[in-house]
Amino acid sequence: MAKELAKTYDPKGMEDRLYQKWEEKKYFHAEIDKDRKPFTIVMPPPNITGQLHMGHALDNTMQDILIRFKRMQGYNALWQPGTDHASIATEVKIIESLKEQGIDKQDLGREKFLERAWEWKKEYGGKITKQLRKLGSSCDWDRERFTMDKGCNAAVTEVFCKLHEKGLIYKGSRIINWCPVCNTSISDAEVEYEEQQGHFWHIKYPLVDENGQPSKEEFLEFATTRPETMLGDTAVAIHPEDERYTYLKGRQVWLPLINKPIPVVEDSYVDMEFGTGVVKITPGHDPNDFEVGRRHDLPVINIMNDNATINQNGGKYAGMDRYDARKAIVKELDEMGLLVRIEDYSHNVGTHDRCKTTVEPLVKQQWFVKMDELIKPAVEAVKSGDIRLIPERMDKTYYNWTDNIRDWCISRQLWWGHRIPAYYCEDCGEIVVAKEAPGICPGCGKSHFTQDPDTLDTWFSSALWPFSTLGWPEKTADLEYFYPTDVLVTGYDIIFFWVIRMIFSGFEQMGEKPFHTVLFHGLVRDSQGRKMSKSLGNGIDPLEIIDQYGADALRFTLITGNAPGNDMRFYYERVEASRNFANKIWNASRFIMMNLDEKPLVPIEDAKLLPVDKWILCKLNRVIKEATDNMENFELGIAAQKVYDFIWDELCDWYIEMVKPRLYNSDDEDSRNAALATLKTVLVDSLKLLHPYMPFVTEEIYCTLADMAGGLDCESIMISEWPKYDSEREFVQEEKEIELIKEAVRGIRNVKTEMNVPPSRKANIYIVSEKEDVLSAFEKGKLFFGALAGASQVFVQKEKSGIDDDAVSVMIPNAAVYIPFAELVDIEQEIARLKKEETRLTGELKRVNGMLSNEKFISKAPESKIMEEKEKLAKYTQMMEQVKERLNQLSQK
RNA sequence: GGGAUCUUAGCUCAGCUGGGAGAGCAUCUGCCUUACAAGCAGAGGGUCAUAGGUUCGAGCCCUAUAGGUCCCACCA
Repeated sequence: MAKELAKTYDPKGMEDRLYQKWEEKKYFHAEIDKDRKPFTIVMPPPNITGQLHMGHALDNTMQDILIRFKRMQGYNALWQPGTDHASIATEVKIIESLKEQGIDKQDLGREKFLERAWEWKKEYGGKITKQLRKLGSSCDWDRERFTMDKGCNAAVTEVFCKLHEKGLIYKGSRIINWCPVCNTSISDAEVEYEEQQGHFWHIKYPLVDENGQPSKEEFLEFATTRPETMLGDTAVAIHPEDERYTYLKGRQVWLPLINKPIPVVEDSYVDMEFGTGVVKITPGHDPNDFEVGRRHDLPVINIMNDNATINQNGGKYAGMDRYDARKAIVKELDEMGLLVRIEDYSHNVGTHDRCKTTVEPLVKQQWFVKMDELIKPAVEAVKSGDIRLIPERMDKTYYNWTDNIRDWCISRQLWWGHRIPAYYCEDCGEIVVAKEAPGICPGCGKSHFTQDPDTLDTWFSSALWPFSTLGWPEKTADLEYFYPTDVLVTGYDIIFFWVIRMIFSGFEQMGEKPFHTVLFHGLVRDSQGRKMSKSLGNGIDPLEIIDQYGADALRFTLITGNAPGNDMRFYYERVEASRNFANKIWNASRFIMMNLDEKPLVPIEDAKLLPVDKWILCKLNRVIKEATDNMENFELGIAAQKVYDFIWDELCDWYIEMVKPRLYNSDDEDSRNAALATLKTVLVDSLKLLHPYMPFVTEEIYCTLADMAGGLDCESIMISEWPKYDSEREFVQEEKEIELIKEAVRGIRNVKTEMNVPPSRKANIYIVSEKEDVLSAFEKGKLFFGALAGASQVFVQKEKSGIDDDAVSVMIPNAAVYIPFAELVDIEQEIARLKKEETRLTGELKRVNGMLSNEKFISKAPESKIMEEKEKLAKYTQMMEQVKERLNQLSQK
């Protein structure tokens, strides 16, 4: 029957037990239910190679909060989970592990390699989903998907074929970024620029003389950071308006080492101000030069092999690594007298974000997605507000990319991934793009086809995630019901990789946006503000934190004290504070349960509520409204902070303390029952408000409470009803009364510590006011002062008579509190205290009077603001009178 | 080069559409008051980066400056 809570909060064991229960009860599972509105989130699929890190923890906590919140609000909440095959990241890892076994990828062969990869996926793919469970993620595991499963593959093939048919996917020779270590092309988004110390080699090429021979007198000087690419130079360029070089128009220069003439071209790409105003043009190995080359019909010469060694086109340098070749070439130019000087130079070098290798721009046949048309509806959706990015400033980042978009290179020279559905006829070279291998070649009628060996960029399949997971390309009922999804939660760092690509894919394939809101979060950094990284060894493992403090504490830490889209620092102290909060709730609940009887509670509706009960219910009501509003607006941290403040400050520090005497006194049944009914109501609603943030501790308490008192509406808090604002609970009058009492209590405590009165020392308290309603409020609240302010007897009266002149006084609005401490009071000190108060009030009055005597303020400020200030004026004036009167009295002594 | 963002208490950060500066931690003082020492009661501590401007009123809006962080571009 009645369980009891342990003495201290200990998340260990509890969390796993509860999660298992939830999963068994299928609380996470969503089925189509036409009577309810769906609320859908697709989980950004973590890599199968991945370990849960703080980024995942934050990302998934945010999603879980939203999903649990909406589920409790009565939505049919679906959180669609899954994992990503992460083509290149996984392939690299598998190659590494093969290497350790002394196996080479090429020797193994494609088929065997893929077998290994799938085994690998089987072994490690489930690891991260287990870790997500530790966090408390309430996603629908029955629907777990993988970006390379059958359905996703069907979606990928469908999209590829459709886009190809529309001419939006094409194969072409373009300059792409090549990673010589991973041996594949990569997209622009995968290139990371890194500042490196390098050199600037100033070189000169001889001009070609009338005889077509290199001149011995005339040279053209320029500088380069990559001398080895000269092997592929096909021109030098000058600016068409550069008067220094008019004489060069139509002439040629001699390319040394290769020994051939190349033309001088004019192109406005050249910056006359920079260097000598002459640029060597290597269309095969520089994106800008490639463009210049296209404009001037220059030949493109590839001088490198895929592993970044020089190829046949490099003549005698063939076979050398690109950096060795650089040294050799510089040396030789020097010997020929063509090296002018070497300068230290720091410049940005493109590296591959996965392996940090310097990428090599190369011209290759690759598959591209044509972006200019596809991107239009995606831009429009954000512009029109059809899709909302939070925080709003992300709009600009978004447009920054869409405005400068280039075609997307989607083919990768990898094995692990979706293979490109393009087939080449071995007989006539015809290319067929189709879902299945074609039988007969439309070109030659024969049937010898080989499939394109390349696979697709991993983001190609992720881009389809919001609808592929719901069954597309089939027209499923799930798709009909759950699409478009509602919110996407992700880090701002993958806005280009993923968010934009999902949006345009959604419009193109579904004709509709994939979600209406994108909620961005920042990075979780270490306590010094550094990125957590393996190489620095400063990563904090969320699982260790969970083990030590519990998932609830981790979740609460990650979500509070941080605004959307901002990075945050991770502090153990903050986790500890969150854990302490869980402990606080635990103990408050324990206290309440200790006081519950076997018999059922009086329902709150029937309870004879006292002002203090109404006060806390009014406060609760307000926090329900505000926290709900904040959560609707995705201000998750603010909502959590408000619930925290309510539970700790109002409920624990005030209400529970104020209500204790009533609980311990069983003579007044009605009063006791009202207190218990209020406590239970406030506790249950607080737990519910907190549940999305701290699912475990709230569930544990909720279930224990259900067992004891009965009458709870649900077997689990996670499927219970979200608290609603109740206009019947606007107890404004009672709120004012209790706030006044709190003020008096605070004042008394304050004076007592200031005067070094031990808290244990009891004293009589006189409360004097001229106002009937104030007197009545204190009369009703008399008994609070015993427990809260160490009062032995409390006198509430209209006249000051009977109060010892040596009493200490506390002035609050419309009332004065006197505490006779005869032997303790130092009159001088008391006067000093009152003078200080007088000074403070003088300042306040000056400010208020200043405002109210300002004609412009009176004429322009809103009426409510003026009223507010007038009320303050009255309040301070009255308090000032009290202070002055008391000062007068004391100085007469 | 373009853009974003930050500068608020000793530290880390909140502060929603402009209306008397907040939290956590840290510091100091006093308390084992039977829910909680992972606690209770109190205290100290801020010209909200700087300079102008708009406004009756600015931490919040505008402009400039300084410093930090990030993203994009990649001038060879």
